[in-house]
Amino acid sequence: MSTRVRIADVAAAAGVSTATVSRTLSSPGIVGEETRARVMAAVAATGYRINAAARDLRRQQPRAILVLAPNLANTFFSRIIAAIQDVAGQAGLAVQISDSRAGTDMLETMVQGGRADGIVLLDGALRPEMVRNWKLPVIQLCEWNDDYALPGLQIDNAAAARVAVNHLGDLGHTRILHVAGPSENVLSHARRAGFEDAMAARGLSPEIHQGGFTIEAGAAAAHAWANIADRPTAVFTASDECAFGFISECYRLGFKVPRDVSVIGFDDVDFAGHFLPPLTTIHQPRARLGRQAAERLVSALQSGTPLGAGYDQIPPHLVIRSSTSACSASKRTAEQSLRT
Amino acid sequence: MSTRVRIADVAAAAGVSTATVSRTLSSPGIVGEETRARVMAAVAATGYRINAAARDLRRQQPRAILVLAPNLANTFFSRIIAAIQDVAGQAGLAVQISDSRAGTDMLETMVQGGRADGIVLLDGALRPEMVRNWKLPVIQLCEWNDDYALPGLQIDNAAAARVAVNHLGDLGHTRILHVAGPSENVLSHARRAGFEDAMAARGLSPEIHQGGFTIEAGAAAAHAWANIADRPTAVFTASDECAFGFISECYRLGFKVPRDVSVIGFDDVDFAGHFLPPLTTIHQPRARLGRQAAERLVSALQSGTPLGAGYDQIPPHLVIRSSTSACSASKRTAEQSLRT
DNA sequence: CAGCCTCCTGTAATCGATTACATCAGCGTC
DNA sequence: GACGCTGATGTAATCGATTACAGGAGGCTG
Repeated sequence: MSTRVRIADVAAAAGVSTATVSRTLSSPGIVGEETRARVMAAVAATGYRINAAARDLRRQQPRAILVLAPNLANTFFSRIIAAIQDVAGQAGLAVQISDSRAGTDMLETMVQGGRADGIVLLDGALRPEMVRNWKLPVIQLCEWNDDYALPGLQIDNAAAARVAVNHLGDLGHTRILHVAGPSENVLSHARRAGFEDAMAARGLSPEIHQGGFTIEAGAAAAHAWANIADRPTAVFTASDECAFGFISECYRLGFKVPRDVSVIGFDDVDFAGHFLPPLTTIHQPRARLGRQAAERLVSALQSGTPLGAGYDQIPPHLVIRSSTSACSASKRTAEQSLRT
Repeated sequence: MSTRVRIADVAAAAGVSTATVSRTLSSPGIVGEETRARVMAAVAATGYRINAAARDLRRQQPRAILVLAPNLANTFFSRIIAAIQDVAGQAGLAVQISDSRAGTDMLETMVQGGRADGIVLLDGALRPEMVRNWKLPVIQLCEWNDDYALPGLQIDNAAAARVAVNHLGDLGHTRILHVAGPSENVLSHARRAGFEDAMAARGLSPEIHQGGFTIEAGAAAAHAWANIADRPTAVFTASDECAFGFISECYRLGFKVPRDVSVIGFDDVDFAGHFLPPLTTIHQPRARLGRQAAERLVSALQSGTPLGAGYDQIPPHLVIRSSTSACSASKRTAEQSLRT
């Protein structure tokens, strides 16, 4: 808590001017070798740490990027953020992470307060008037919102849903239920649209249960599914969590996966491969998404050119594990399942 | 990207001095009512946002707290961080989240760069020389390290392990295996020590498998367990993730839980109650931990008094679900299990 | 009406680092 | 030796907000 060391203290200790210290630290090449050594020694001796506020104020450039995520609770974001940190770190930029739902005021202060040069936005549900008003370069990642009129990057969610349907169709399933995500979410819409397309293309009639991304939503969907007289033989859920909830509840109700119902998730979270049964799911290359978004933002920042417009879409990849299997022509009832 | 609005612009628009604008924004009570209205209108009209760097530099107080977590990948931290954000927000403090493993340099800049007033540290494995050198108030949360000589808050990990052992003991288990966490981790040590204590107190001999916190570690432990000739009938794992991995692998090897082995986890993550079987585990009150730590830090910051020393320990709470059951006197072998 | 107090507002110094510009030493060239 | 050039360093203005201090208007008291 002692008074902080200022650049002037280092300068005094090294017997040079503050300008020289500053130059030694930011562009070592232009100071004499001997001077540089003396300054470095003084820095070490005094334990000097640059004052970020002063530097940012003068430079008018905080050299940081801000990551806004709607819910840090979501395991999903962690790896993305790690990748962003990686790219940013290489470029000498700091990374700040903030909850995009922390309240408008706090958010505006973070964004407009001059603490960041650019933003990676993982939330598509903020007020468009607010987002459009931001004066910093922003890139949307994973989620998006056309009303923001911003560039973005995501996997091709609709195509992913089509791949899922085709996998199930190829296994012989004709009655496929989609447990859709929250109705207000863009990802839900895209996945649902892709599902409907693919079903139509195969001449099948889509069945949809309005669900959510959570375990609870999946469990509820399992009950709804179990109550259908002529039950669909396959389910495509809006997220892995939802699939976990669905499958767990199925077992509790006496059904088995994939024997009684095949299930495909979405995201390929860490746990998906270890679940019982290991979950067939759409893989989201989280490290790649984070890296690519960060690279695009960083290069725009460094070159001073604005970010291009439009969305980059990464083609989907289905990871086939054991929660899906061929549709058995002879269907068993739940009662039979229980007996085994 | 247009030139940012400065306080002088607002002052000009409102026909007052910059001092008045500043006062209107920070202590509205001391400016005249009419003036205040004019200033507020000008602020709205110009879209003025305070420049954080300038304010911080002048105030010598960023009004922010920094949360350092070793791995944002861990779902575990999310709820803690949300609680911290809540408390901090009420006190008018911003919250910054950073990866404590992002690299020494970046870390030092975050910590010593004057961007934060205080720190919540969720990592006990940083270099003590570095941490001890920090000039800000720091409170350790969940993990801790005696070498830091800092105050902290955590659940009573040793007591928790004792509770787990006693629960299993009361169910009639006498052969209990502990799948310990990473050897270098404090939590692992405390839980292991509590395990050994409780076993000794019951006159049982502790069996320990050196594992880890991950799903993979749990799966590996399941193999090790299966290879023991006279298998323990109960397992206490170092984390829920580890328990999930253990149980999943058990099923894959043909064993059932809790029929063939009772399992207790640690943390009570969101998924624990939805797992198959629902997991008996030690509950960590994450919101409470976050809130309490933040409150202690914030009140120290506001009053200017240093944080007290010493650790606060929260008593453990065991959530009993279905992964534990009474030890069946007549043990079945894996072969028999497979047949059923 | 002088004197004083209160309430509000303006002036200007200040926080700490950066950097344009000035300065100076040393060297080579004509 | 005068001149110009290069490379290293110092001087001082600057970024934008805060706030100590000064000042002025208006009201109240004696």
